[in-house]
Order: sequence, then structure tokens, then C-alpha cells
Amino acid sequence: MNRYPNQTRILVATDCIIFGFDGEELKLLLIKRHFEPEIGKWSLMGGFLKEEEDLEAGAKRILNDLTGLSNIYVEQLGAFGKVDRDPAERTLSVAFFALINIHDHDQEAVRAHNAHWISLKNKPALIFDHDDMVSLALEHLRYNAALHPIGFELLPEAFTIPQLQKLYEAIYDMQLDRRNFSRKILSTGLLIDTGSKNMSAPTKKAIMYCLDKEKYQRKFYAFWNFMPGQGK
Amino acid sequence: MNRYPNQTRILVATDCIIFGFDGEELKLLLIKRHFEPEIGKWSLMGGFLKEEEDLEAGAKRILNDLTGLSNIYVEQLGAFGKVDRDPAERTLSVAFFALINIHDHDQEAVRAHNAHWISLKNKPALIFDHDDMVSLALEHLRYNAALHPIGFELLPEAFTIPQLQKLYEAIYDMQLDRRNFSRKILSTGLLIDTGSKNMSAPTKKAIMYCLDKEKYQRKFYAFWNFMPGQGK
DNA sequence: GCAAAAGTGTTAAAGCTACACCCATGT
DNA sequence: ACATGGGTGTAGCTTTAACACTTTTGC
Repeated sequence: MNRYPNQTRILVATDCIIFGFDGEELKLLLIKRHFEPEIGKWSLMGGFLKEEEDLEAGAKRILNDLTGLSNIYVEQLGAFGKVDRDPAERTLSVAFFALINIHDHDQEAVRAHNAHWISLKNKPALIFDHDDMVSLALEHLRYNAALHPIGFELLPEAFTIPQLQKLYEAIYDMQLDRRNFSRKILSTGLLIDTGSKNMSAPTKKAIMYCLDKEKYQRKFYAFWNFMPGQGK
Repeated sequence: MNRYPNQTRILVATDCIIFGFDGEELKLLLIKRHFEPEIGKWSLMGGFLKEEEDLEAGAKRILNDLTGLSNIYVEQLGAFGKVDRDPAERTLSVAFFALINIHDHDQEAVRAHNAHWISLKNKPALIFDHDDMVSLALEHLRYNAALHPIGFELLPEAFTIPQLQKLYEAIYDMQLDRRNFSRKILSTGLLIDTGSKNMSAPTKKAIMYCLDKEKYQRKFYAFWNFMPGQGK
């Protein structure tokens, strides 16, 4: 049965913008392509949507392929549909935004795909419209991390407040006041004191917290407004 | 040249969630289908993406078709890609979110498409996953109207503050304090006093304002946070 | 002059910013 | 003991929420 004759069918792909944080800088997981087309160039990890596969399932398959992880924070960024975005053949790509704990992924798999963690500040030019996707993803990250507690997805289970602050400073590329940041974060009630301390620090050991997952769910949509005064 | 053999090509469509405001209630422009498939049922306005057409151009074509308008506020909501969302054939749909001034559209064209303005509160069930699209669009509207000055897109060029307040009250389905609302809106500096007054009012005539378009552009991303205390 | 809708003012509480001080740890 | 980094407190300002009064208009 074909109720829609005379309509064009086109390729649909998924590309993933994968962010990680190493404690100092925001990083992207990028692929140095060792396959055609555009061999040798940098790109996002992506792939075609399969015949019997839901969109989000496709993204998760691709992410799992590359990182070995299956419980990744993923959001759809949007569809990229310019006619000529892939010079070989028209392909609509749905971009997905992923946040992962950089120490958690499967190093083997990443190596096999010829993928590398690249600091955002040294990002090379990417193929097709992947640069646009990264720009939009960064905008999205900045926008949403100020309003929702998604930053935690980039950190390990247990983390200290100074670590969290460094993350925010990396996301927004700005300095934050230690005392105000700490007060603001703690006042959300989202953090639970694990009782242990960060033993790897050379000076005073910071308290390690973990996320109150139940509250995290409940409060996700209660706006914060985390960054100090962005003007009126 | 076909560099991607063995991949499935699928249909790509665009569906538009079109909001309007009649001064009292939020409305949706919906179609009572007088064509197959699903004839007689309610749906969003949509259509297939053409061979040489960019995604956003497709959405604008469809919107123009239905309303006769070409300067509509449009944003991409996202792609809907469940395998079985269209029972006839797999179709990926990219949903677009549109805000229009309800008094502005081409009534002829709307009638020709068998389209109707339906109050959100009386929304009938829609075909396929269109109900999900509407839910997401409403969420998006609520989310964004609190942070960005997009509400103005639903009003005529010149409007009064009480009209704007009614719009916000309709969007959030809650009552707002007249005095605080007015102060908050005016403090953004986005409104220009046109000098005229709303002559159709039966009592005291309210001042008509228009939007400062230049400031609107500049301030779009400066977060407001319009709704009063959503809790911590 | 009265009802209905619009404009403006005030005050107390809450939140934010910018600061300074003290504590724990390794050398 | 000192340098480094982490935790906590406070004062002044701004913003917010809650509330009351006055003005304009049609009848």
C-alpha cells in the first residue's frame, strides 16, 4: 500500500553532539573520519536511521556504539534540512545533544571509531553543517544549564562544589564568586552530603555531594536562573 | 552518484502548530480534513517536504498556503520520528511552532482548507501523534513566553497592557496582579507609547503601545523570568 | 454619581552582590 | 608558619509580592 505516491523519500540521519568535562575544560567527542566520504576530516558521530528504528533509538544506538554507554542524557536539538547540506545526496539530519561523564566511556570503542575528545576552544572545522550543529548545541547548553540542573550529567556521581563551579565557569567562560555560587547551589536542596571528602585534593578536602535524584526530577522545570545578572 | 546504497529513504513532512489569541482565549488553527487519509478527523496543517525545498521553507510554504501570511513568527519544535506514527507509511515529521495575529490571516484561504480556530480548552483529539505535538508546543510556548518577549507576536501592532496581561493569563491559565504586571512589562523598556488610546473600550481608555523592534531584537536573549515565583 | 476598567504608589520581605574572615591540609 | 584552597557570614542594594487609592469614561 502506497497512499503517498509522487512524494520524494529522502535519507534521514542522526548526528550527536557529545559534551564532556575533564575538570578544566568543556570537550567535544569528535571523529577523525577514516572512511569515505570526507575521509580525514573531522565530524560529529552520526549514522543513518534504520528502517524499523525510532528516531531517539537511532541516536542512542549511535551513542552506545561510540561510547559503550547506555544511560546517557540525550535531548533532541532539532532537524537540519538544508537541501545541499550533504553534497552527495540530500539527507535530513536530526541532531541530538548528549552529556556524558568523560571518565565513564569505553576507551576501546572510542579508539575503534577514531574518535577524540577535543577541547571546545580548539575545535577544528567540521564537515557539512556540523559546525552549525555544535554552535546550536553550545547555545542550548548555556541556555539550559542556567535554568535546569543538567550540569550534573557531566560530572561523576559524587562531586564537590568547587568542581561544579569549574564546570559552570567552563560552560559560560566566565568567573563566578565562590561564596555566592555555593550558597545558590546549596539553597536548591538538590545536593546531598555523601559524608566523604575529596581525598585527592592537596589542601583542604572538599565535601563530596551527590544529586538528590528524586528532587532533581521534581524540580527540573522549576526555573532557577543560575547565572548572575545578565542585564535586564 | 549514489554514495549511500542500502540505506532507507523515507518520507519527510512538516506539521505546523499555529497559535492565535482572540483577546480572551488561546486558540489553535486546526483542519477538519476533507481529504484522505483520515478524512473527517481533526489534524494540524501539514504537508510533505518537496524535493528542492529547505525544511524551514517548507514550513513557511505550508503556513502561507493556509493563512496567506508570509511574515509569521516560526520556530522549529523538533522532529517526530516514531516508526508507526503514520500507519500508511513511515513518515518523519518536523513540527513547527507558529504565532500569528488572529485577525490578520486570509479568511478565504482558511475556509478553503476547511480550517478552524479552536480554543485550546476544547481541542478535539487529533490524528497520528499531533496531540503530542500540540502538548510539546504548548509547553514550549509557556516556557519561552516567560523568558522571551514572544507573546507580542500574538497581538496586533498596537495593543494595551491589559490586553497583554490577558494574553499571559491565557497562556499560563492563571491570574496575574495588574499592578505588578504593568510595572514589570514597562521596566523592560520594550514598549513604546503610541500616543493613542483604545477607543473601543467602554470605560477608561487604555494607552496603546507598540513594540520597540530594535530593543526586541537586542534583548531577546536577555532572560526575563516573567511569571511570578514558580517555587524554588 | 455610580460602576467598571485603567493608571500609579507604598511597604515589607526576599534575593542578590560584593565583600572578609576563618579552617584544614601539605610542605 | 605559610601558602593554598574550601567553608561560612554580613551589609547594602535591588527586586518582588501584596496591597489601596485615584482617574477616566458611559450610563
